[in-house]
Amino acid sequence: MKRENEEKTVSPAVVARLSRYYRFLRDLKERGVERVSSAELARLMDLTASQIRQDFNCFGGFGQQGYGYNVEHLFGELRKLLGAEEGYSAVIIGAGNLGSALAHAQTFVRRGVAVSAVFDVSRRVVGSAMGSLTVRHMDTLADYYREHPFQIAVLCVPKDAAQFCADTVAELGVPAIWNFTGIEVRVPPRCIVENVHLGDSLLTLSYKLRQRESR
Amino acid sequence: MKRENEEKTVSPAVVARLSRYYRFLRDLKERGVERVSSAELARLMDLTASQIRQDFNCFGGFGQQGYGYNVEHLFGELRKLLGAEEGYSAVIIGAGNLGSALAHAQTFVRRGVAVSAVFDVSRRVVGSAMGSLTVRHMDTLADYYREHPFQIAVLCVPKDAAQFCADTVAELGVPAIWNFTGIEVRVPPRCIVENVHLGDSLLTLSYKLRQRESR
DNA sequence: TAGATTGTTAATCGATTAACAATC
DNA sequence: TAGATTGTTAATCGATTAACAATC
Repeated sequence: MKRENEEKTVSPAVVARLSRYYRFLRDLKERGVERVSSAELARLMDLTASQIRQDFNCFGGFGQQGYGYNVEHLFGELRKLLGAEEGYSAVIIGAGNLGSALAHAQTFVRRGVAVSAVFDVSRRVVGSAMGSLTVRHMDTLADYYREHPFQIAVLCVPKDAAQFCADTVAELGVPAIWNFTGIEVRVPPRCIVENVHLGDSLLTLSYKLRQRESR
Repeated sequence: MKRENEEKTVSPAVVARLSRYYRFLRDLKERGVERVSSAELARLMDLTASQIRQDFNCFGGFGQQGYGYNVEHLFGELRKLLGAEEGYSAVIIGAGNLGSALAHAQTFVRRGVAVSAVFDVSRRVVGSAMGSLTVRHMDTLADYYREHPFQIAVLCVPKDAAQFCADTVAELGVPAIWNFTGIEVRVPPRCIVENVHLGDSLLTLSYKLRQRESR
């Protein structure tokens, strides 16, 4: 462990791999594995050992020469690094099928994010239960935010409401949007957006399928 | 348009951008825009004009000097290229919240993929309606596949059933898996897997949020 | 100590950008 | 024809891999 105050910015390529490392390390930990070498992890994750060491060293190095990486320690460091210990809070906007699926999923809890509320505009769903939460009306979002500030707005609304919701949320000062709407919302740079474009993913699969066939 | 028989393999970086181009072109088309230059598209998509031209030229070039790209034509070419005209068929495996959300979504239809069936193992849901489909028992999957071969198995089962389902599907000869299970299933190389790791996406957002805060 | 494996620097590879000739 | 904008080659940049000295 050489540098601890690693404020040099980490390359996007590395950032994109971080969550995957987290997932594999969690797995190893759950399976009771105590230590892992970059070579073993590389085999497991289909990467090169060199890349793994290079990646971890962006953060000062989590390993020990001649030993490798302690799974529990490395996992803990990744967890901190990724913000899973920050106790972030999220609300789901749009209580349709997808919003409902997300509200019920373990996705959040396992990563230290608490879903504190669900919002919608439809009279049909406002007031109804979704898991342990009651769906609130969108009009009460601003008040809610002031009383219970949250960090992540999960956008699960129809396309035509997406930009409006993003504007609303960004104006309140919510720092991050997890965007499932399938369109790319425009927000001021202080608001971070992470897109999940399911359609893009499906089409990429379709492309690969077609390539495979035409050979 | 220089080369038409472009069998040189396209770089992964380009492939990853293709669906996004498709989305923006569809948008332009729906808004009635007739032509677009690489410079305009670059501004719209936050890329460089150079990159866009480079990307399209992997496939032989879709534009015309002095004019730019005809939106309708470019969209059509992308559509073909991405396989949206192939009439692929998919089944959803796992009729929980996420499977149900996907079954109801327009995601498939808009990309030329038809969802032909939904499968589950739970007696509670088998036989019930999901949209216009009736949930079938997993035991009938093999028979179904033989009668109505499909190209894409959408895995929406719990983690502990994921590898088993992947094995089943791969053994049948299904050429592609769209994997929402959050674990990385092992399948023979003839089976293409496209992963949607929602948890990874959330955690990446969490990371960025934390970085933003500590500045 | 010797063996193992990291941290780190240097070399290679691939992807992006810049530049400009071709051409509509 | 002149102006615009592509297609394409060359230059730059960034990311990955290889190699090895540091060190547990």
